[in-house]
Amino acid sequence: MTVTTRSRHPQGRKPVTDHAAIERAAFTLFEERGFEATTVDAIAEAAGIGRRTLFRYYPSKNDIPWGQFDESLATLARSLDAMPRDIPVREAVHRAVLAFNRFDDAALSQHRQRMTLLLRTPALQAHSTLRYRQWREVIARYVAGRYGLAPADLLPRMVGQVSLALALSAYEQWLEQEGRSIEELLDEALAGLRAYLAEPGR
Amino acid sequence: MTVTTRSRHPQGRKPVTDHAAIERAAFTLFEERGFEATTVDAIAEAAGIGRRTLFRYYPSKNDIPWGQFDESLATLARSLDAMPRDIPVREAVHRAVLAFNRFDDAALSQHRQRMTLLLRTPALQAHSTLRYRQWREVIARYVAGRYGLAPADLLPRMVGQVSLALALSAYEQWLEQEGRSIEELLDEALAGLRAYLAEPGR
DNA sequence: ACATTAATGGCACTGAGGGCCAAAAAGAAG
DNA sequence: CTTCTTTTTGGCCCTCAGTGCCATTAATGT
Repeated sequence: MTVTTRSRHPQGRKPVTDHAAIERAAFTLFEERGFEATTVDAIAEAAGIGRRTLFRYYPSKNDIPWGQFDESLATLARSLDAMPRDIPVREAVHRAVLAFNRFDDAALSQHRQRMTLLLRTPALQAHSTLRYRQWREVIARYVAGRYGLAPADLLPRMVGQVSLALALSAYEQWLEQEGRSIEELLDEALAGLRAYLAEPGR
Repeated sequence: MTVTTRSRHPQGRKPVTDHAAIERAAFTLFEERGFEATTVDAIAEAAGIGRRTLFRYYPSKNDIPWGQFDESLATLARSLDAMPRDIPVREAVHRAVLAFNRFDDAALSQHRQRMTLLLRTPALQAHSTLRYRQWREVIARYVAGRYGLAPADLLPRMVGQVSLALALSAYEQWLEQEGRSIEELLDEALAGLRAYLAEPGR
């Protein structure tokens, strides 16, 4: 009988690297040469691994800047589920989005760097759509649950889309203006939307 | 002195093809093999042109399904500018979006085919982001104009993002349910959003 | 005929991504 | 210590999108 080692490597060759190490090597290169000008070979070499191995850690070059996004999504889902059921759905969603985008000061500058890359590089703007979709689905599932609808129904989906729309507007603004916090901008975007839709007239 | 010929080909070799012909050839192949499985070489061959020539008509394979989108954008901008100034901005935007998505019955089935391709093919979902961005900018410019803001300010941008969010929700629904019209679904999405944001409570 | 102009398409190159598989590195069992 | 098993690694080679370069082709104008 064998004691299960906590590092989860009962047998076989040990991995020579991990996602974080590749990410660090990649970000350094992206910083100095830009995303497009950085080849996958260069990243692999900087990380001290073979190109083929890199593709086992990240399915594509475009996925590198997203890092640990799947885990963040799980956190978002848990955060939603933990919301009190007696507040309006829009309030629960808004609070969860705020929590999702809270970073302590230490992490903030890396976060800014990551988001700059993601939102200003055309190839990544495009690719990010596929990640955003998963994010929207988490929101849609929660909304569907609260209203007793299917996640694929119009309303839950729309709320997912609109929540993302608000977040992206806030982020674009955040990258341009040094002073404002993401929280502030998310609040302002939502308030702006409510005002826009409430404008009197036909 | 020379009379300008209306066909705008005063001199030089005549083009052997045009965007529409390439698009037709491409859609036929996409239909039978799927988008990913169709190579650019195959499209070029089906269109009877060289691969190199194809890339002069479309900057990428991903751009083929979008066809004449730039012209549609110009129409959207004109439609917005023609809106009466005494209706609320949200109303003007909504009407313009409805008009933008109006197709007569003859064109409807092609439109459905195109949108199915665009919204269900991962590579195109990703690439479409770049086109959507231009669409959002048209909306943002109009909203900025009405409110006396810059197009890069939070509110105009947010309205662009949210308008797109509503349109995409409606389209996803439209592709799944045969019965409903795009107009209906756009109305319903907007009404749903207003109800969602108006839900009483904190 | 000859010059000019514009479009074509072949050739060769880069870079992303993936299939295949032998070699390397670790623990387990004898 | 050797052998077996398991897992990761990374080299090799292929496909396909996209681009730069440039000679060829087809049209018009003199």
